[in-house]
Formats: sequence, structure tokens, C-alpha cells
Amino acid sequence: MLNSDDISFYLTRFKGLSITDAIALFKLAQTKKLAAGDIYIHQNSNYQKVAFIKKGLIRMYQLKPSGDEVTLMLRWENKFIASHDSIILQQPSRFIYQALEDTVLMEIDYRKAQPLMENTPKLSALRNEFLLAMLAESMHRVESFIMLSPEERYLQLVREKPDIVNRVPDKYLATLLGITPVSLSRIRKRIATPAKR
Amino acid sequence: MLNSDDISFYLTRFKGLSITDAIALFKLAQTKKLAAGDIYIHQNSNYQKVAFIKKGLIRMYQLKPSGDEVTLMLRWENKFIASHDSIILQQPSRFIYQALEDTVLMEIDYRKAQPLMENTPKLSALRNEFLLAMLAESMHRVESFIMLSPEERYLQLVREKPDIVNRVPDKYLATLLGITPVSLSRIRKRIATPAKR
DNA sequence: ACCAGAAATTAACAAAGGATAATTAACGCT
DNA sequence: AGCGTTAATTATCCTTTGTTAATTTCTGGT
Repeated sequence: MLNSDDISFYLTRFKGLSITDAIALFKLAQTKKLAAGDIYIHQNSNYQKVAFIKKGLIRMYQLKPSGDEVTLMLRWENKFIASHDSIILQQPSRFIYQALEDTVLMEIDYRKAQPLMENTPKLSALRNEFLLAMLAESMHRVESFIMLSPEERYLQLVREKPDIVNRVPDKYLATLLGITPVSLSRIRKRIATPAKR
Repeated sequence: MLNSDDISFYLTRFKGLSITDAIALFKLAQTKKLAAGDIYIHQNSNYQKVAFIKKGLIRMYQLKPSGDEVTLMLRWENKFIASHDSIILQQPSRFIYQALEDTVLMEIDYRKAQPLMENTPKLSALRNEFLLAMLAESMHRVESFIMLSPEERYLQLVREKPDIVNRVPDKYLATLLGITPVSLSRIRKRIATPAKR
């Protein structure tokens, strides 16, 4: 279930983690594969697992009362993903998590991982770092919504995540930016025509 | 510096914290008072303290290139506050933190608190809880920007934080919602005139 | 390579917000 | 209580986005 390639893979990613701590954690983990288009976490489910994305891309979306989809978040390789509603708010997931590409995950049951993390200072510190990184990311988005126009937000996204922009259909990027696909199309046109008086 | 009133005050707030852990933490803490209007953290400073707000209200704001202020966050009693740039991103603060009311803080030097938290499982868990709460709050805001119109965001704010709405001038609420004060005024008028055909 | 379905673009119109400025209301200070 | 400052509202005009629908382009699967 666990080979030396895996171990070195994770050790390079989680710096400061001792081999024994890593092995204890890996004993709880298992691999899950998703094909492009597969649903990873269904709406209203209570999914108590935390996953590390080895490869691929997952979008978290929601259905508006009107019926159309709104993408709230994208996560890709080397990032963690979990049902926020289930793990943080302890409620059934309002969101749907779908793989946009063939995806490979390393999953851990959160209820099993938690006591291990509590009792391992290194793991506590590591979890803390990841939470801080996620918090910084989320606050950065709030800042963008407040400080930038939709057009500026799109330019920022292209600048900061050019690879992701190319891997995800525009209609998902649009709602992620808080605008409609039609509006994003117009923005792209404006940008492509720089000298227009 | 530390009396039994203080201790019981914090013990009721930080559930599960033992008295010995609490005292260890309090030894590092000190009280700071701010008058309404005072600047708590200046722009470009590197403020390595984390504060618990006992009383009062603080806004975090930024200056746009155009020169006008944009409020990004409000924090009030029983919440923690710190310079995000300094603590999380380890960079000088782009933001200014200002007390909008007479405010009383309990401050701790983050660099002193960190080793204590790392070595005290209860404190680690507590820190983790606060981080999760902040993360949930921040993601809730992102969700609002994506899912709701400015008018709906204002209504949500009034519904979820009626007390805060009444304590803060509209011009700060407006930029917090990502709109201009003029636009908020129009929204308020629309709401006040329900049956308008 | 083709073809069907999906995505992206374009168009036309309505609705809302941004900018600026003037006016009115509210507030804080002595 | 009065006065000066600040906040909030209102008005006007302009820009942008939302909505709906039609059209074009792209894409994946056979």
C-alpha cells in the first residue's frame, strides 16, 4: 500500500516531518482515483475525509435557486481538499466537489487523523501551517473582491494562476470571479483590444 | 497584573483550557487601551502581537491608489485581531488597524506565545479551533461575494450582524461590502420602499 | 474526419453600480 | 445650545454587468 516512492514524495512536500510521523500518517491513508467529470463529494453528504491531491483538479460548486451552477473554488495538485461544511461546520455539504480532470487523491479519515495530529507536535504544527495558508488564500480573495473590478480580478487570476486558467473552462472561471460567463467574454474582448479610443 | 476576575473571564471563553495553561498564557499578556479613532497598527509596520478584544471595535483598512480608504474587515469584542501581513505573510502591514470605539485589548507577543502553544496540546487545539473559525468566516465572505448581489449582501449583513451595523458608519460598511457609500445609500432607499411598481 | 453537444461569443436591452458634485442630515466638541 | 465638520442622501450622467437568445467556435468520442 505504501512504497518508498510515495514516502519520499511526501517527505519533500511536508518539510520537517519525521519519517516515523509520516509513516504513522500514511498507515491511515488510501489512494482514490477519479475520472474527469466524476463527482467526488455529493451534495448533502457528510464526508469526513481530508484528501491531498497528487494529480488533477477539483472544482467545488453549488446550485443557485435559479438552477445554474456557481463555482466557488478550485483545488489542484499538492493542495488539500475536504468538505468544508462537513469538516469545519459539521453540517451536510451544500457543495458538490467534482473532478475536472483525471485525479488521484490520498485520503485520510479526519476522525482518525485528528487524535494523531493532536498528539504529535510536528503534525500539529504542520496542520497549523496549512490552515494559515488556506486562511491567507481566502483573505486574499476577499481583498480582491473589495479592491478590484471584475476585469482586474480576471487579470489578477491570469497573472497569478496562468496554468489553472488554461486548464479550466471560462464558464467556471467566470462564476469563480463573481461574474457571468457572458461578462467574462466581454472582458476578454476588451483586454484583447488594447488601443481602442 | 492578573486578577481572578480576569481568569474566570477567559476560562469561560476558552473552554477546555486548564487553569495552569491559562496562567502560563496570561503571564505573557498585557492590557492595551485605545480611544475611539486611535490607530492600533500602522501601515508598513511589523507588529508581531496577537490581541484578544475585550471591548470595543477595530476596523482594518487600506488606501487605494486613488487615495480613498477601503475597509476590509471589522473585529469586535471576544474576537482576536492581529496584523495578517506581519503574522501570516511575514511582511510589513499593507493595512491600517484603527479603533472605531474606545477599545480594550489583551495582547500577546506572537513569538513568545508560539513555543508555548506548540508544547501545550490544549493550546494547540485551541489555536486550531480559532483558525478554523476564522477560515469559515473568510470563506463565508467569499461565498457572499460570489452568490449574492450587493443588495443581498447588505441584507445578509444586517441579518447576521445587526449590532455591528448599528455601531459602524455606513461608509465603512459600504466598502466592506465591495460597493461605494453612494450605492449603499441607494440600496437602503430601495429596501425602505418595498412596494414600488 | 465527422458530428453532436457543449462552450464561447455576440447582440440587444434592462438594471445596477461608479463618479462627481450639490444638498441635507447628523454628529462631536467646547 | 450652537457651530463646524463629517456623514448620508440625492441628482445626473456614464460605464459596466445581468439577462436572454441567437450564432459561431470548439471539443470529445466514435
